[in-house]
Amino acid sequence: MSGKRVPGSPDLRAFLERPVLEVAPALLGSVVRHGEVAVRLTEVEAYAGPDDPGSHAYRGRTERTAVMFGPPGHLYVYFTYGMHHCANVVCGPEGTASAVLLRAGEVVEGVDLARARRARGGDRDLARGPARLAQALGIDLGHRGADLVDGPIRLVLADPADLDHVMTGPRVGLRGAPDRPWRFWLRDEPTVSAYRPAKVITPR
DNA sequence: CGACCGATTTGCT
DNA sequence: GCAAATCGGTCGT
Repeated sequence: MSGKRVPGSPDLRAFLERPVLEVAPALLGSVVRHGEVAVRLTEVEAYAGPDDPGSHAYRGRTERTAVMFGPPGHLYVYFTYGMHHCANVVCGPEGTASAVLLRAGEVVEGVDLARARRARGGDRDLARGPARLAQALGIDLGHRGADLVDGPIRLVLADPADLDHVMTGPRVGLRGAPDRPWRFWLRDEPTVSAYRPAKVITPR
C-alpha cells in the first residue's frame, strides 16, 4: 500500500484493473492531460457493465461499446444529443465492461486553449459537466479507445493523501438505476455540478 | 432503411 | 422551469 504512484508506470494500469467502485472515488484529484490542457477531476460516476441498467454496456457488446469490454486504462468516448462528447475511463478486469464517467473538473493548465474551445461560460465552467470537460480537453470520437497509460491523452493519479472530503450520492441524468450511490465528488469544489443528496465517505 | 432515444447544454419564459 | 438543438447508436421492419 504505497502512497505514491508514478504516471505511465505499469502500476497505473494495475490500479485501473481494480473494481470500478474502488477506482472511481480514487480518480478524484487525478489529472487528465491532452496536449497543453490538463484537468483535475472533481466529479466522476461509476458504471458497472452488463449488470448495470444505467450502463451503455447493459445491452451487451456492440461496436460502440466494444472499448468498455476491452482492457482497462483506455478511453471510452460516446456522442450524445447530436452535439456532445463524454469521456470514460475503462477500468476493472478485462471483460467486465465497467467504466468511470468523467463528470467535472478544474482546468489546471492550458486555460487559454480550453477557453478558445468553449464559446461561453467563465473559467469555472470550462470543464464543469461531462460534455464541457470533454470539449475543454479536445476529446471526441476519434479518441475512443485511446490508451491513457501510453497515448496522447494521459491520466496522472493523485496521491490519496491529498484528497479533501470525498462525497457520494446518486448518479445523474439516468433512466435506469438512478438510485445507486455511484457518483463521487470532492466537497466544496466550485466545479462540481449542483447539489444532490449526498454523504461524506472520507471525512478529513 | 426508417424511427426513436439519449450518462447534456443552453437559452428563453 | 422547460424545451430546443442535432446526429450516432440501436432496434425493428
